[in-house]
Amino acid sequence: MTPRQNRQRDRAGRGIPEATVARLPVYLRALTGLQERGVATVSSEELAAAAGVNSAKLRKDLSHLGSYGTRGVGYEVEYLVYQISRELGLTQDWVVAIIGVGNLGRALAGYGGFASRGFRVAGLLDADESIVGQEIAGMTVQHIDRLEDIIAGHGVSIAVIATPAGAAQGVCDRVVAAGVTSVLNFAPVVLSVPDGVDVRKVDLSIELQILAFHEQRKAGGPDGLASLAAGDAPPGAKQYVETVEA
Amino acid sequence: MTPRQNRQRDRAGRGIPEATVARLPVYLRALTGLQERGVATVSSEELAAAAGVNSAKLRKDLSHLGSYGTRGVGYEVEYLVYQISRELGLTQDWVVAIIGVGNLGRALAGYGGFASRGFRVAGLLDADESIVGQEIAGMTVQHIDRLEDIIAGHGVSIAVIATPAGAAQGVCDRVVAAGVTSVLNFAPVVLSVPDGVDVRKVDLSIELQILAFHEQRKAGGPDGLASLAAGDAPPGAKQYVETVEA
DNA sequence: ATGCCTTTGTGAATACGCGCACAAAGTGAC
DNA sequence: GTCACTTTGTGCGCGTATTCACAAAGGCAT
Repeated sequence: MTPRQNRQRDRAGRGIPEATVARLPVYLRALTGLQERGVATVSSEELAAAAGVNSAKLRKDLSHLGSYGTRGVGYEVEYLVYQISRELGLTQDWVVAIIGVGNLGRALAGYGGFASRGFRVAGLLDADESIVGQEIAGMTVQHIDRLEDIIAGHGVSIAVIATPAGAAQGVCDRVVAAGVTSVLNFAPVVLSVPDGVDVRKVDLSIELQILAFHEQRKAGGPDGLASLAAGDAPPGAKQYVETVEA
Repeated sequence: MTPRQNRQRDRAGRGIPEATVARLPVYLRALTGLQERGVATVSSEELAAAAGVNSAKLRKDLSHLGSYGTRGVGYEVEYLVYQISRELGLTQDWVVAIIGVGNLGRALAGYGGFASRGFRVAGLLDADESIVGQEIAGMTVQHIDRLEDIIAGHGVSIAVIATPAGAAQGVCDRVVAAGVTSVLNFAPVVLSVPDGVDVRKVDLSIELQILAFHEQRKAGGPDGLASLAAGDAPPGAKQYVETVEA
């Protein structure tokens, strides 16, 4: 962390911990749910339960935005929705392009959670000639050649990459060169980008693998029958595959 | 403490940090990539670069699995692939059911990353009569009424929930009652489950919101024109919306 | 106004994760 | 065998995150 960021840390609005930022959207969702049900105020205990976190953590998170609660009462739902939205930058629209219109790209194009949070999809792009021209979620798929035009023309600042793994880095380089400074990557590769560009990754199979790890643990862990034979074999022992399958 | 004692403690003691577990799939992917290119050994520096992490962190992560490297040489790719796979529980098959066959469910059903890692999809289920019976990714969509049959019949241990938000908790309760102990949730709700059941969440719009936060920061942060008027207004000030739009 | 009750905001303690830097361990040349 | 070189495995310090626990603050009844 730079000294500059450090200096601003005490003041609400800057220096919000990354862990807190990651939870704000969860709080926001819980709050909009309460709002729709006509709830006017909520205590940290109730909101924390709805968001699935510890109430002290919730209060500390919110305290980073400022003192928006009333002791003895709780938080005003509508006001908190506004403050969190503002902090997250959702009081303005963000223009998004989706590159790669396979199964996942289609799902993303039709995903309601984007539009409802101020994310406007400016274009769907693909390299496959048989997909270009198709109408998906009310939009016509455009050829990847038009990438730079669309980014510049619509002021796209966030690119969603849903291409095959092999194409992702190339696409990423192009969108960054065209001025995009935030990338949401669904392709199973590690993207490298210059400083100043943010990348977030969503990998469906990684989440499943983490679940498998814990699932295995519940069932007795990896040190079962197999590892007695193979687990402590020294590096260079080539027969481990056969051993575990024997 | 000797390295050997240390290894026994970690391997026997389930001491693998959650942060490490979350990175193992990334290492595994990088390693299989190297394997396909015929690379036999790799140094922590090279592998770390491929995985996008610090090399010391990589070495520490791998040390939790045991001492599988050779000083002065590096790690044997094939052996490491096997050890990580074993630790993650990927040397056995996991049976998965996908509930909710909307856009996202379809994308998941066709996602290659599942099958290639030992995750077998035993069924696609939906409540919508017009979807039931459709053929998707080589499977016939079944009615949600058959949920319990399918879970018991195929030994499903992991459920993937891709339903609308409103249906997710109900589906979750049913799959848990039917014996599922791991849930991957794509619905934008916080699921509550009994102890012993793991839930992981993937939320597409949360990732975008986090990007928006950083994007806004690059552009000057939320403390711009608006917040000078409204940002520090006390709770109870009702005119904040008008203020920010004025 | 006073006192009781509720709930926030936060200091303090603890746990966790990260990365530097280096000793230990292994390889290969001669 | 010995020496130079490479790379692992990890001790250590530092910063961040989480949780507890409580004083301070506000509401409300009387």
